[in-house]
Amino acid sequence: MDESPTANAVRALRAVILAGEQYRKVLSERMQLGITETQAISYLTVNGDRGQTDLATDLGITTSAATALIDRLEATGIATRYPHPHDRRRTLVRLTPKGKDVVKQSQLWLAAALNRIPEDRHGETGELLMTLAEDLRKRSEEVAAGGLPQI
Amino acid sequence: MDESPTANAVRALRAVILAGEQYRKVLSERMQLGITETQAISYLTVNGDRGQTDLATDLGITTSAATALIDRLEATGIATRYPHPHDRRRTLVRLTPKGKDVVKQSQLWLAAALNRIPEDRHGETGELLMTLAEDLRKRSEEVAAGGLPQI
DNA sequence: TATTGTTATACTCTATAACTATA
DNA sequence: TATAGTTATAGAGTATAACAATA
Repeated sequence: MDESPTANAVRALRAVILAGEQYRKVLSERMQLGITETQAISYLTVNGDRGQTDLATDLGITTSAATALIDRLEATGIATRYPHPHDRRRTLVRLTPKGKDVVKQSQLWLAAALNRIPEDRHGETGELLMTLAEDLRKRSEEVAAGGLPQI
Repeated sequence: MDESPTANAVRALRAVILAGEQYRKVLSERMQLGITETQAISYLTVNGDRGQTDLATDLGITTSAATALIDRLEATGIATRYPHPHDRRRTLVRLTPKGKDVVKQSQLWLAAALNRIPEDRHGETGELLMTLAEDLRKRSEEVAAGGLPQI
């Protein structure tokens, strides 16, 4: 088996992704919400208000699924639709205070995952993680777009 | 808004989790597999052969869902069941070469997410990520077990 | 013509509950 | 008695395809 530092880092990245997916499931169950609902909440938290198609594209679902998703989010008071100021085709989505409260409730949970990292290194850790997130996202978008015959 | 290094690191962690979930979707679609199938493949890659109940518990699904899941994995030649050597109630699950091939095909993809990190820092990066994965997993298990009234 | 979002229908996957076999 | 796994049934969420409204 390959034990190079890079191979080990990739294995650790696989573990992080799995742990993130487990976190998602437990959080969703605790909040009485579906997986995609809490993903949308996270997405809106990281990216701010967006249109339904943006949300659909970035969450990897169809626009029809997004319609049903936001119907559910409105029904539970997590988010609201509001019209785009200039483009009357578009509908933007915004978190309500109740939606932001879900974010707050997961804040300590995620912060606890950083416990063993000394606080004076949280700055560089954040930068590292954001770089990782951006590059993984870009690469996946490239693959989704049909590129990368040999991944 | 809180702009402390810890809050920024948590935001970055949210972005990593979302990027991991997007990676999962794109990989699954490309491999013509379901989300849970590729999660199981990742799980078996990180943890080695396991029983169905272990797999169910750690993926956050019921044992009946695990039965159906492994049925599908066997049907597509990704994994096989084999009996536990000492406990005749248990059935262990092992990746086939075809299953390991899925892992190989995602190796460069994930390694590309580490591109902007200098190679001589991959060692410490792997350690950091593994610590993060372990702590997030433990914390989620605690919450799932019913603890943490205020998350 | 292209894009944003909605609706109707069918399908996939999972949970629940009852069960068998083994420890 | 407790645990590992299976089966039958029902429900939740998504994709597909056709559509209306706006750019």
